[in-house]
Amino acid sequence: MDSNPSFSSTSTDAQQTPAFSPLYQQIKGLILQSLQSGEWKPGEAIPSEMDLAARYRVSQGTVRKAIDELSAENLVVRRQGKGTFVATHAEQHVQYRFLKLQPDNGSVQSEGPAQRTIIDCKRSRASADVARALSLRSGDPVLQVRRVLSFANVATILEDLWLPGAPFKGLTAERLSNYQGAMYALFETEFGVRMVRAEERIRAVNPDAEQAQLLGVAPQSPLLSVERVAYTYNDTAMELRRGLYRTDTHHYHNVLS
Amino acid sequence: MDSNPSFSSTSTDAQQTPAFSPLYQQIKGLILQSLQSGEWKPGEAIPSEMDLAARYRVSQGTVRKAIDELSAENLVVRRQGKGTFVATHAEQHVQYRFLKLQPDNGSVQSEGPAQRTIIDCKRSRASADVARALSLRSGDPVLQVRRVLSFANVATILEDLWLPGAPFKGLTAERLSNYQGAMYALFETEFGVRMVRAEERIRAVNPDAEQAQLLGVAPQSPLLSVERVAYTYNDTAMELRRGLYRTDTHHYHNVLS
DNA sequence: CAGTGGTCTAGACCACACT
DNA sequence: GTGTGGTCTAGACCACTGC
Repeated sequence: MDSNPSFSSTSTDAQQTPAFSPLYQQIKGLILQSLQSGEWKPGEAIPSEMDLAARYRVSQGTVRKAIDELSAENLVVRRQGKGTFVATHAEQHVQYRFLKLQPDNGSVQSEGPAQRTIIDCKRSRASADVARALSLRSGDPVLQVRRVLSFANVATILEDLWLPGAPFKGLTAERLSNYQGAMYALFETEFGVRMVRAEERIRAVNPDAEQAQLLGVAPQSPLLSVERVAYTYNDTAMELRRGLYRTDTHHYHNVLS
Repeated sequence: MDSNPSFSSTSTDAQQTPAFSPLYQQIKGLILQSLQSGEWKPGEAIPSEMDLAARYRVSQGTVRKAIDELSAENLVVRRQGKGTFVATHAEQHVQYRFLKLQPDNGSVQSEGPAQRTIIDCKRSRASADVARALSLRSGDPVLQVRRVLSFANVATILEDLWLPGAPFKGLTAERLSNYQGAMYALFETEFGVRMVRAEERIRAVNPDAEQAQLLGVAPQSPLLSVERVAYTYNDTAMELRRGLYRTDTHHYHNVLS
């Protein structure tokens, strides 16, 4: 092919995307759309690089670069010889993908799975700060959950969650309790909501009386306050989570680079 | 070229590296060696992709993939039209690359630079835990620094640092005080030590009397304890830093993906 | 203008997984 | 063996920087 139209802004079949950008970015956007729309579900394989190249009328190398970026963002997982798969929270080895609390001694594995106890699960109305975090309006319906995570029978994490009411219609304490595995896996399979990215703000605080009682610590114990906002595709906030972590036997682990 | 030797384990000029690995990984290793040895200094440009391709007798694309990874690890910075540069801490816009504490309201910029106060700077001997963190032996000489960082004239961070004695011979409180800019920039320019990666363990604690006094807080105030180990190339630990952060007006910000 | 990184293509071959 | 992702090459052209 000697007349190569390449990546002018009106070149190939592959530009529904508005602004000018490299071809592989446009392809990335198209793949992203298919991920959002649910054309390929979490855990499933997406079409092979050759297939996608044919579909978008570009070379395999261009598709490859698009998928490289999606893979770097953990939206997709490549497996040599098998294919490329939509990332999911429902896998053993990525179980607590967003939980950075680790035991001081021993690995996450040796500690075994957490025991989950649902304390409360009710529908309510978004307060001003919850609404802001979730891009809702004050008073919009939200689902509110409180639970405790224990390791080796020691209550270690107390979490309050707020979920927008609409996408999580039908979520009950019972369904939460019955579900084995990470909460985000349930969100995927039952509600089609896939958490893709999150931000955390961490502070040191003292618990109030109720919080202290639930965690079994003295009221003046210093605890880690971890406020997380989790996002789906499009950077749409889909969960606000306020956690209180005991850090006498665990620590929040972070890697900087 | 139809007889392409490609990446067998004894193929091109580019395999001093022992084990089998893709060619671009071998190239990456060679570039890494040159970075370590100081052949190219922080802030300087490394040779162009074409030059490196010629030097290692591989194609430009292979060098490109090697540099892509180094760039993703923040060891090197690409600038279109200009070249590829060795990453450095001595730049305005990457000033506090490893400091994740942010003001609750307003940006890091609007807050202005931190005021630094050296409280103490002395030579001492590594205790058992310091030695373990820095891969030294107990009793080995270390340099110990204590300082306070203030924002808007409010003492916010109290830091204790331990540095291995040998690489930092000649570091004094005076040189620390006189230096404008990030501490890691001084380490680079004065001692040739380039911090490349770090790990942090975060806990909630109460300060002791002296710590509380230095930060101007009550003794029972909850504070963030941030223990950082910073590494040079080769994953060699070169600094242990224990920070106490006030989180009444700031928070530790982390992005998960 | 020349030099740099950035994008795109086409084709070859390697490593791995399944059947 | 067939099909997948992974590596490597060679050559073309684009976009940015600075002389």
